[in-house]
Amino acid sequence: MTIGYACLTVGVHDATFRTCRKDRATTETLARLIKSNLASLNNIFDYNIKQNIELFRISSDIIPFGSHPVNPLRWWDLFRDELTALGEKTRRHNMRLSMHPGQYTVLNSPREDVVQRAKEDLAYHTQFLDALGLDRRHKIVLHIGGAYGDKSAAIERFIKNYHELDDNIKDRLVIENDDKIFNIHDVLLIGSEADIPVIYDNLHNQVNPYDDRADAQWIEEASKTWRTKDGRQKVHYSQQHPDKKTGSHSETIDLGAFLTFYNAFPNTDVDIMLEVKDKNLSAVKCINAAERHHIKYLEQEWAKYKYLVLEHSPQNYQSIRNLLKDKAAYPVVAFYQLIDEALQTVPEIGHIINAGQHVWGYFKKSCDAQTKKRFEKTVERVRAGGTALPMKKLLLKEAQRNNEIYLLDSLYFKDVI
DNA sequence: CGTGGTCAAGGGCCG
DNA sequence: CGGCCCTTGACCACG
Repeated sequence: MTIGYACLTVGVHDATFRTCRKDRATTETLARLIKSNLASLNNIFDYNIKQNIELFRISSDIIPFGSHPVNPLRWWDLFRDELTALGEKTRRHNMRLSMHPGQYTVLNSPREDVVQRAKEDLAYHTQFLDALGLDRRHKIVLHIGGAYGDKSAAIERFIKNYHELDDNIKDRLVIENDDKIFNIHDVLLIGSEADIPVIYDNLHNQVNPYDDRADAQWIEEASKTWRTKDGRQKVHYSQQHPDKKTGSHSETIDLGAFLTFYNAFPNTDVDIMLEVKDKNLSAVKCINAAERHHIKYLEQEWAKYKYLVLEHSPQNYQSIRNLLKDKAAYPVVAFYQLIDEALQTVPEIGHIINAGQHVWGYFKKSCDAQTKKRFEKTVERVRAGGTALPMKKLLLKEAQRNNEIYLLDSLYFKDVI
């Protein structure tokens, strides 16, 4: 079993993905963006390896306009060295990758041109994973598409168009239930009919259910569509955002609900892809809750969270310090509950300044007078009700100048890196 | 220089 | 037919 996350990271340095607007896409610009994005992907891999996260979804934007004629680059040749190295790293560290074309890739459209573009888009995604030299356990996840007023005709069209795909695409393709049209029952029918592995998505099923069957039962059903050559069964897990509209992903994973979900299928070995706004942070959280039982993992987490928690809630900061005193215990749920609660709290101006001054303590002896003056100016801005970003940017710069690894890894800087 | 506002490839659905 | 889905990065205008 592995737990992973999708596409983007929080608090990881040099791990952003760049793109451009179509009207500005020259080959020079595109090549520069691809090079930068592959470097970011490499940094994300390094982070994942360090955190023992073995499941990751690569953003479709990794190659800007990867399946659009505006991008004529033979990127798989131009960046062969980088791609090969990324693939070797993936295999060496037993990572499993996937990709997930968006809602605009519609294989079952009645419009021939739309189907054609969908095929080209699937070919692009396949080519990317092929360029890394990865086997077919590394999947491409697709939704079924539209209904067009006749669901069974739409399903037939999906199956027909699926069979027209090249074998190397079909080997990677898996299908997922969606939140509006094709529920898990529909997708399982398609999967067993056309021999396509099925990903069960719990939130989509909650929003667009077939009947009242529990998650574990659908996971058991979906497991029958996975063959050995496809690798471990995969599922998607997410939670409803409390305030946003139905189907919106939560900010972070609530461990209580996650563990209830997780413990409901103790005998089924699955890979769980989390879909959640705080990305890698929830992946580490869930891995710590599901797989680990030593206080050192919570201490490692605390090193990253502490200044951010201090900024939001000095009370919770103290509570967590007390919680971690017993080195024989493993209070993982309580630990993250205190962190989540703190991060939901809007920070007071005094707490923002206090946390900033804690971090400033690393530099105040060694820095020059001008830096000190500038820091004090940013603090005054916060005190006057202004944003904390300039203060944090200055502190980050100082951390980089002094190469303070402990601080550079801190989530305190997650919004300014 | 920092920041706040607006736009962006793609297709389908709904009111 | 227009708005919405879903998002963050790019870009521009402004102080």
